[in-house]
Amino acid sequence: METVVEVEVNAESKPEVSKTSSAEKSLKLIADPVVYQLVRVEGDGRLVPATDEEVFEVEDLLDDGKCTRILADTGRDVECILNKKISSGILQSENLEACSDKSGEVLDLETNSMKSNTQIQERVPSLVPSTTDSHLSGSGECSNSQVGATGSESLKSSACNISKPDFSKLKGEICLNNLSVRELHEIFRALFGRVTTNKDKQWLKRRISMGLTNSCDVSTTTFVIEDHKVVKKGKEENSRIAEVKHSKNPFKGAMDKICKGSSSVAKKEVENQLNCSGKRTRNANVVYDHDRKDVLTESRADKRVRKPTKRYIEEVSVEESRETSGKVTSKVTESGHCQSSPQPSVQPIQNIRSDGRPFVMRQDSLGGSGIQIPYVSRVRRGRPRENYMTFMKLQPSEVGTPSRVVKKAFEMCDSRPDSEEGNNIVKAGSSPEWVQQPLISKSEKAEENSERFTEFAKDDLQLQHTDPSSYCSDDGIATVPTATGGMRRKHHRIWTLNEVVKLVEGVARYGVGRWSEIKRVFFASHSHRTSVDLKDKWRNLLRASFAQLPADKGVDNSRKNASVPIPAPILARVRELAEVEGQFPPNISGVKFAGHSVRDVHERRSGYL
DNA sequence: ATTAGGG
DNA sequence: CCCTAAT
Repeated sequence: METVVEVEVNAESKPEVSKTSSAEKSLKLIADPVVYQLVRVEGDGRLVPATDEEVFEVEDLLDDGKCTRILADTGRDVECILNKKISSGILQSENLEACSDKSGEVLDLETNSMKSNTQIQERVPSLVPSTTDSHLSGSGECSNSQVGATGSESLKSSACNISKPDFSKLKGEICLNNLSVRELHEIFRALFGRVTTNKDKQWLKRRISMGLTNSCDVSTTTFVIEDHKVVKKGKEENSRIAEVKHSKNPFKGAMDKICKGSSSVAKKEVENQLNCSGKRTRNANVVYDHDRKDVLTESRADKRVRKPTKRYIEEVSVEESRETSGKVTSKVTESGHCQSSPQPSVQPIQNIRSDGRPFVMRQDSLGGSGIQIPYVSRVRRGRPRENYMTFMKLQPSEVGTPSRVVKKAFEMCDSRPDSEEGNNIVKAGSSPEWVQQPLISKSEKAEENSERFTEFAKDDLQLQHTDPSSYCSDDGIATVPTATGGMRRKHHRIWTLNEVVKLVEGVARYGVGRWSEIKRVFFASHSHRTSVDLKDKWRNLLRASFAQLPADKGVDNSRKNASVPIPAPILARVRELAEVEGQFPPNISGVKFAGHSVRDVHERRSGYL
């Protein structure tokens, strides 16, 4: 069964837009953002471009007056057409930033929908999630009846991005956390029948999770799927059973409610659901706004959920220790109940919008000609270092192009104040002291380590003035992006042993996290090394120090190829400090073997200490 | 601006 | 090292 429905496409792809001036353009985009085009909907839900005959056919249909309000309200349009002519079909509608904020109201929609939904609801096979919003967000304002006005050429581009959902691909246990982006993409496609280009894992997981559970509750990332149904959600006792395939049908979701609107029970249900899934209770306007926001900020929509910082945890835990623990659990269950409503027919609005479109838009605007957005590289961000500034005064012409010469020059300037930064590394690596550093029992470890550590530090200080000349002789490889191969190496500056020592000392004195303090005191002469750098370095040190522990081998000797082996005493000190600070080795038991060697190698290769 | 954490 | 979110 083939049908014809309308599809909106963004006007950005229309030539007339590009002809206008930029000012007009923006105006135009606002005023005339949506164009409808015709596509044929195959029985299986696929969209194919409509032929000219079909376009005319629909136009005739419209001219007949059988369906008068084609573009005034997306939701109604579909229903209208469907009612007259179509036995099955889907509407792929994408009203991007356009359709102003004036939307029809739910009640309006309800009455209009009542007429025709009966025939449709059982037949529409689609899983395409973006349909529902067109129902709920019918906009009476963005009407420009251009049915068939734009050729079917541009249509193809939009249609070819829609693929058939194949839920049968999803089987067995799915643990979203363990999946790669690519795998997530596949699931996404299987689930929504669309290809997404979003690489944000979190976002993908969330979408998929929402799609699978049919709820906003995305706390779970492991699912067991059997026979097209999610039968189990991981790590939750009350595994909710969500019927996926049918309940996901947006038509059914919206229509059911509307259709049965006469039943007071059903009405109530709808209200509850609306209330539950977000402050949109009264009219579609709210829904639309919410939804639109979701579109525009889509990729950023799900901001990375950061786990609380150590300090935060400490503070909170201190507070919470005095409180009753019951409170927390009750809170959780309460909110959890609301978020994941048990009604399987609810299609959360947030879920409706998806990311297929922005991608298409971008493609269209670029004409698919492979034009790349110019990449602006920042060789250095933020305030230039002081020494660099002084150098700039002398060589103003070089400002825009931080060539190697420039870089080298300011690094020489730079090296003067901290002449101790010589490559004492070399000597450090050969010093017998660390090589024979024994592993000592914990009881005497602290004292011993401290002693050795300071000893080392002294040694390091002595080395400071030995050879100041060979400073970072060939560093400054801040290569810029190449048009073909991307970036080479960024401005890396290897950490000298001395710097490491300073850092460790700083941590010892000020504690972990006081990076700015440490920087101020211990790295005053080092114009580079931001507090962030210190933090990063400490993290690496920490890792290194604990990574070495279980290995129990000949400490630093084993890595000869390593750029700068960190002497055992330092690592021991790091470990010691870490324990004092309550820092624990990452993955203490998790990845023991593979993780250790692999990561360690990788670290070395990266050039970080 | 600082800090934390992920990449 | 880079980036970003959060404070």
